[in-house]
Amino acid sequence: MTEGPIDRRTDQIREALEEMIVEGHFADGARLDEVSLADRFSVSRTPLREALQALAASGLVELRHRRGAFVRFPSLEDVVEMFDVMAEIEALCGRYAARRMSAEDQSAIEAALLACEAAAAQQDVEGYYRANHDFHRLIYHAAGNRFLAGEAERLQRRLTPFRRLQLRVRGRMPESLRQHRQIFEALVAGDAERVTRQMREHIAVQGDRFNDLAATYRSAIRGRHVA
Amino acid sequence: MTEGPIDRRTDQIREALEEMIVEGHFADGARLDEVSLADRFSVSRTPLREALQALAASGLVELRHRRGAFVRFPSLEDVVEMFDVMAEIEALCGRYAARRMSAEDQSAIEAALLACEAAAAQQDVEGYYRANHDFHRLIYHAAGNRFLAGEAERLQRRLTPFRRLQLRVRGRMPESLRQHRQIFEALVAGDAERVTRQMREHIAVQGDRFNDLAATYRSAIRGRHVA
DNA sequence: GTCAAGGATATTGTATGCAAAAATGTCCAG
DNA sequence: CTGGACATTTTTGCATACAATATCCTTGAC
Repeated sequence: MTEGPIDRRTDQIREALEEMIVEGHFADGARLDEVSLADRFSVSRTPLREALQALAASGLVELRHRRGAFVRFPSLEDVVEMFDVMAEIEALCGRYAARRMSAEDQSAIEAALLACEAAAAQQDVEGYYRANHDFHRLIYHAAGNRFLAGEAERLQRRLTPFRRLQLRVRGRMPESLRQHRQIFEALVAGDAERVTRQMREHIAVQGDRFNDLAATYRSAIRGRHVA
Repeated sequence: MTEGPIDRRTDQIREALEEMIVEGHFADGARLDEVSLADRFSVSRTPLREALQALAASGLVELRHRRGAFVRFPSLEDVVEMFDVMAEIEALCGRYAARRMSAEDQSAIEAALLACEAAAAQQDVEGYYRANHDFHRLIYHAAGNRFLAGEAERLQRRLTPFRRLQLRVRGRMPESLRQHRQIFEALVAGDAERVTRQMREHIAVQGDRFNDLAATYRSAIRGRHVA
């Protein structure tokens, strides 16, 4: 099952730019110059423009008519809003998954949970991040609604940089892991309402979590620099 | 407040194509030839390709590498999945709106409700459709989460053709109106849980509604023809 | 008559060219 | 020294040109 497009510069460039933006290689609001980026990627402006438009569609950059493309780093308020929506989307995935997940789904989710535990045991933030990602994504797919899964993944991608930051907060990893275990148990029990509640709590940014997010957000913004 | 881009062929073409697809001017799966469409719109392939890529991002067409763009009319299953998600998104909007809507929001929503009633009284399907659209959109914005409102509008656009078909079903308009009234009352009462429940019911496709949708879907598919 | 191989044709993906608008810099009035 | 009008430079948006691949059609073997 070798996947998709062999070539297609546009997609390669979009992915590269996406990563660069998410990783903070551009300042918030930085203008993305078509010519210099085209040079950097050794392509003409055509595929580069297409990549920029794709990024605009996913919300990572803003296109201003005859002005160019600008990195659009969401405000703290925007991030909180997105997390609110994400919490509901994930809760919905969990609710459906509790009712519909197959045996294969369950073992895959369990495997991801074990991977989370292993990473947490070794204080492996990067590993936990990946296993966490898998855990959630597997639940999206176990929900048995491909459209929902697609939306969930899209939002997850958009929130990627903030999720990562969150895990760095002291004590967040163990708490996250505990919640994962509870979610998994509720899933296995088929208790849709419990999964909904727990998933919402797991994702929602509230109370101390908000302050953590605000702090990490500010430090993230500070850390960014012009490319 | 004159809005946005004065020119920009790409956007004009995207909107025109979007309307054509949604209105059923192309058969499901029809290939959208770049050259002939460019001719039709009297532009070069460049802005046309950009429009196609934007449509691909919003899910209306599928781009296959070196094959071209194909109209992607969602399957009945896809539509049901989208309505499931839409029901939750709208329910969430309603829940927030019940807590947060301002006095202005409330009067705007009430005005839309009255417009719905007026249109229903005259059996004006088109008018009801528009007022219905406003009613829902105003609730999205009353929710006080711009990201959520954006997502809701995006999904609503995607479901446009099916919403419209649904209203044609006998007896659907009065029922819809009744539900609108209940939702509005619950909103005014600030009863978030009741709004959530009622909005979910209002949007969800279940029981008889599913059969209606399936029937209208099939007739819609039949009605489509190659452009 | 069917089917495969090979080339002609058509169509996409990318590069380049051009016109118009925006950004920038210069010069001069005050 | 500051501010604004004008010319210059950049940069975008679109058109055109070219290269590579997919599709179609012909031809011929069996």
